[in-house]
Amino acid sequence: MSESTGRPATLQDVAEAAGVSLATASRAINGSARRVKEPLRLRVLEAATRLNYQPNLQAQAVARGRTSVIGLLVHDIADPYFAEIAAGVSEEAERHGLLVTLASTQRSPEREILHLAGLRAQRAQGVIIAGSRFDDDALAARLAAEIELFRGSGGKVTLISQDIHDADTVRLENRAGARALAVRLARLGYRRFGFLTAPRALITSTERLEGFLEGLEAAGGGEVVATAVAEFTRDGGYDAMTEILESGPEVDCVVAANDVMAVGAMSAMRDHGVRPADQLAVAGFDDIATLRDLSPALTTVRFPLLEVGRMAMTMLLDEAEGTRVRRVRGEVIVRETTPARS
Amino acid sequence: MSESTGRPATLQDVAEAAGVSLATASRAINGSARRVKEPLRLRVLEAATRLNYQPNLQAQAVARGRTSVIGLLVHDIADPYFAEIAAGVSEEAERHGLLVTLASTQRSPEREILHLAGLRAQRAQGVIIAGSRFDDDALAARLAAEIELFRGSGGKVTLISQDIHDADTVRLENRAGARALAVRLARLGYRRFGFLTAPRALITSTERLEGFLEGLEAAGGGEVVATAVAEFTRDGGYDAMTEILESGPEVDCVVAANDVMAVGAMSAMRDHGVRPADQLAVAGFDDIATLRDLSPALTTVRFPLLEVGRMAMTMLLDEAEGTRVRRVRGEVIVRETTPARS
DNA sequence: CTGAAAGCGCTAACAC
DNA sequence: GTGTTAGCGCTTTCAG
Repeated sequence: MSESTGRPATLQDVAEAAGVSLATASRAINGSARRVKEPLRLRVLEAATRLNYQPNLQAQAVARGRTSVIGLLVHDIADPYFAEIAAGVSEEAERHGLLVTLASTQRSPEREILHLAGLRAQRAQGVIIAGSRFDDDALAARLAAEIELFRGSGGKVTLISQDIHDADTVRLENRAGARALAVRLARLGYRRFGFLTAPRALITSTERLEGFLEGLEAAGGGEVVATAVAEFTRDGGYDAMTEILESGPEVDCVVAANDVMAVGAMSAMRDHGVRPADQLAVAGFDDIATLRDLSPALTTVRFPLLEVGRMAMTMLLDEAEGTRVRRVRGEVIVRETTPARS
Repeated sequence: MSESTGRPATLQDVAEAAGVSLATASRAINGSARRVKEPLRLRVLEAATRLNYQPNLQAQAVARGRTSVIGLLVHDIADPYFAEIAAGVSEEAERHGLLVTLASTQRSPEREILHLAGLRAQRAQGVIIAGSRFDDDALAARLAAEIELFRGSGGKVTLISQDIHDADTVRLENRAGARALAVRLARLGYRRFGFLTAPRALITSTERLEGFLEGLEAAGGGEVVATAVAEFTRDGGYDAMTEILESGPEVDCVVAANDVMAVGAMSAMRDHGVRPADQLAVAGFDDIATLRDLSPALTTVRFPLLEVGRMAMTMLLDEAEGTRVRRVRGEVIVRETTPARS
């Protein structure tokens, strides 16, 4: 089938097999500035395939002084929000021949910083940090410092979340989206809202709550009469909803800070004999693809996550000067869980 | 805050700052066989933190001859099936200080092979290939060859799917799970089944169909009166279901080859005025976490995907001789979409 | 226990 | 055009 020496073929092996110098082999295989004459080039290429040669990327990296890996930091890859972003990133990375190193921080800001240092060690060309920033100045300062170090080692950083760091960011307009949702729900006739949020530390959740409050004010009607705080997950949504159902005031619509929480909330409602939509309206944020088939269908504020992932990757690769912020609007999508109130 | 030379600090810099040799610095920082006396060691470590030193992983890799990256190949990271597996893998990788390079093949077996070659170029320590194998001997042979090359370059391979390759594999017992599901559904009183599958090329889907047929036979009642083939995705489920609804024979239960397809199927049913569970039973496979809150709740064959991801990673790290196959059973979970027939 | 020096596989001057 | 050679940043003999 092919030669097998027990160790991967090196460029040296290829050069010898083709009867040329190391340099020529190198030039032939990845076309440097200098060109290699056709016959030689073919001989080298032929030897390379015959030996199943694959360039040692690590060696190339140290010789060239830069790698072709980019890092992707997410809170939790099992969360469809991040999985969709990751799909966009990885798709775009592939188009550019880049490898993506994935790190899931388990929602810990400390780990986020640690992983960023790890990516610096890997001399990643760039890193995309996805997920809500944390409302904690000390933490933010430490991340900022690590970002600075990452840059110092030649890497680029792009954030997907809030533009609170001096770095390119794809900023999701949570506040505006929430505002629009509030206006829309008020217009549908809802007045007494319950709001399920993640702990204040997660800025995304806070932005959504605040935007919602602003929206209600603008609409001149309706108020949030209950707020429940829990994890930014399905279980968190379940718990928060349970709290409101069991000890909160009467509400006619519940808004969760994201779709995943909304789904948990709907389950809690059912477990308490409350039918979503019919007896209590529900809305969320994100428009997670796998949840578009819920029944009753969930009203939500859609963010194009796949596209967001692609955008982040594109910004990362773009060598523009100065830090840019690319705003992504949320689109309110009214579905069955928020029927017009008679 | 700290020195800044405009380029990342090298071990050489650290050594000089600490007034020791390169070798000593190296030994102090990652404790080689030889130990360094405490005072020196501390001086080096202090210098390292002061300079914000991060070892150049690429350089270490070429010097040591091995990297600390492992590759993860999935069909589509946006699919919750793979996202959950990825979460398990990444969690376990982190525990071992390994970096994971993620590649999404977009369900293309060709790309799977290409990416595997890429991971060989990266000299990944190992690779986990997740996702159904393809029913195509030529393709399988090419993958096998590439696996062999990957091994030849010192890497380990673990598959998550069918054990058709000579490599460690976490094998999902699709057939047995499907059999059990069939028996259970027959016992619930269902007789005329529709089955939604992915194209035959995807072995997982085929195994589930065949197992289901076997189960019906064993149960001595019921038959699959309609089979519809479509993509192994939500949209595929929608399309396949539509086909059966519009031109298929009457069925009393529809089984989809996975939960994601089942969800699409339920949407198709609703769009045709058919209420899932009440008018037509539905079941799937996998027990995707985000879909556990569907209403009516979906009957499914549960596979512990997070755990499967962890297992694959553990096998990859385990230096046992010979190739091992770890079987993972599916557990039938009857929920609301398959009520007992009166 | 510490230092000097020879690689690891590759790229990029620098010569011819 | 092609070959020689000096690094890239690190590990690991081999001396002392």
